[in-house]
Amino acid sequence: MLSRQQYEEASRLQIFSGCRPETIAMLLEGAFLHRFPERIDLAKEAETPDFLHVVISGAVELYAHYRDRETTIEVIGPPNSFITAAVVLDLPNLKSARVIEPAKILMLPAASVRKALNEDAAFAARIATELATAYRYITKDLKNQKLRSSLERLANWLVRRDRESGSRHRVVIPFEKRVLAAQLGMVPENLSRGFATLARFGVKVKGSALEIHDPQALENLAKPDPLIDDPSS
Amino acid sequence: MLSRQQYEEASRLQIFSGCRPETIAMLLEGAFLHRFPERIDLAKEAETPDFLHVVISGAVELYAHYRDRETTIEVIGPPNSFITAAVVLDLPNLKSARVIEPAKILMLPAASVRKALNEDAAFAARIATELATAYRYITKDLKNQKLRSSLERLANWLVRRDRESGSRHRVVIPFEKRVLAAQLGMVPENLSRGFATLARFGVKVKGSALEIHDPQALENLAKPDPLIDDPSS
DNA sequence: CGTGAGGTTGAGATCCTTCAACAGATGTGG
DNA sequence: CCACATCTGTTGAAGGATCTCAACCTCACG
Repeated sequence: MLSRQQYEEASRLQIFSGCRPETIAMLLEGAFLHRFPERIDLAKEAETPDFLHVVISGAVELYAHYRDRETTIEVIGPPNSFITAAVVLDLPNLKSARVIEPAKILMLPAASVRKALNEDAAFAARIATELATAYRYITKDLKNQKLRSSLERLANWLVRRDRESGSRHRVVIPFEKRVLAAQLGMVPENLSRGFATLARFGVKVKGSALEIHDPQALENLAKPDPLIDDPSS
Repeated sequence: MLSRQQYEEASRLQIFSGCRPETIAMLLEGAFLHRFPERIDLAKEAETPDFLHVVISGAVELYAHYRDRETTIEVIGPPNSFITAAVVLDLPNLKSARVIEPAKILMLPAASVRKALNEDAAFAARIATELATAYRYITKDLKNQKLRSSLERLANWLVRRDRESGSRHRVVIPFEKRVLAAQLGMVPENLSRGFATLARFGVKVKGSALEIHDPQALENLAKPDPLIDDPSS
């Protein structure tokens, strides 16, 4: 149940661009637009989702369990959606989702999403591109995991973050280091040691603020590859 | 350029189910249906694809490079398509594809696929479910990689293969062991050692034929999890 | 029979994790 | 304002997992 203002805001989202007004109206019919504080769980592994979640602002961590182990699969920011695949296929979530940076989330009823998918080609095409992007994102992550050592992953994370924030050689870790460690597929202790090793390549660490004093040395170590690290490709 | 018979055969594929006849006609207009022998490369990393490939029979290995390393991302069989995400987004391939089991492949022109996506909701929905399935598949693989040891991955591969082939406790590796090793994210030597260790759990190896003499012991070791190992979820 | 490719085995190095202790920052209640 | 608890992150030592390198083995094939 959205207010008129919320409805206006929501309908301008990328995910609706090109869609028929009726489609948008149907999708927003039983929708919610909420702000969530940190640490709130928005979805749980193994449960079948009732809503497609679209991140308007903030950040959401997707993580998964096996036995007593846990790992982060990805961190989602605006304007991306999550648990999209589970909603499309009407199958249980493969991962849980928790807010790691206060977030505004648009929740679209799963049944409406599946209905719209078969009625509005533009919406279906948007969902397809959304899924294609997510697929490529996770493919890069899998390549990152299988083809690089943890130090290489860390170095490349740094290079990429720096590039994304204007190459001013000052990078801030936007969440807890443990989350970064899990995302990079290592244990927190190992992340510390990784940073310690990077000191030899001109990287200074002060809390969550990182300084790159020898960009060339770091790049030489990282050897970034567009087919793993370019966010746009 | 398909013969009448090939056209008939192709149009019955799952990927076209529910689509308008005009859509199917447009997609098959500049399509090819070919058989390819082993070792042929069907797509190359970093190139932008001209065709969407649908596997009718046989098997295709998707692999990727970084520096001098190579790894297998997945092995695709019928009736799945591959490099779908790159075609939808008109971006370079993140992986290469090679035939590892003589294959019959339907190739649909990429431009036609993108056109159909925006014109036929049923086709767009099919592509969306295709992508959603691929996304979940690779998500499971990433969980497998990040949450399990190589022995656990091997044990679970065995359990799953056995289940898929009728639980008769005789499993055949359908391709070279090196491919299996790469797929499981380990080096060939380590796969050998893995099998050697599994002997203690009642697994006998004769070439590419495997026998499971103590299914319970193997399951206890593997501890399969539906959210990683169930092909259907 | 040689030869070569795929697979196995062993020894050593490297990477990564575990466990334990400790440091620093933050918050709470007295 | 201080004593204490708690949480995050760091460091060290030890063990385990995985990889590298090299030798060897097996089998299909000319």
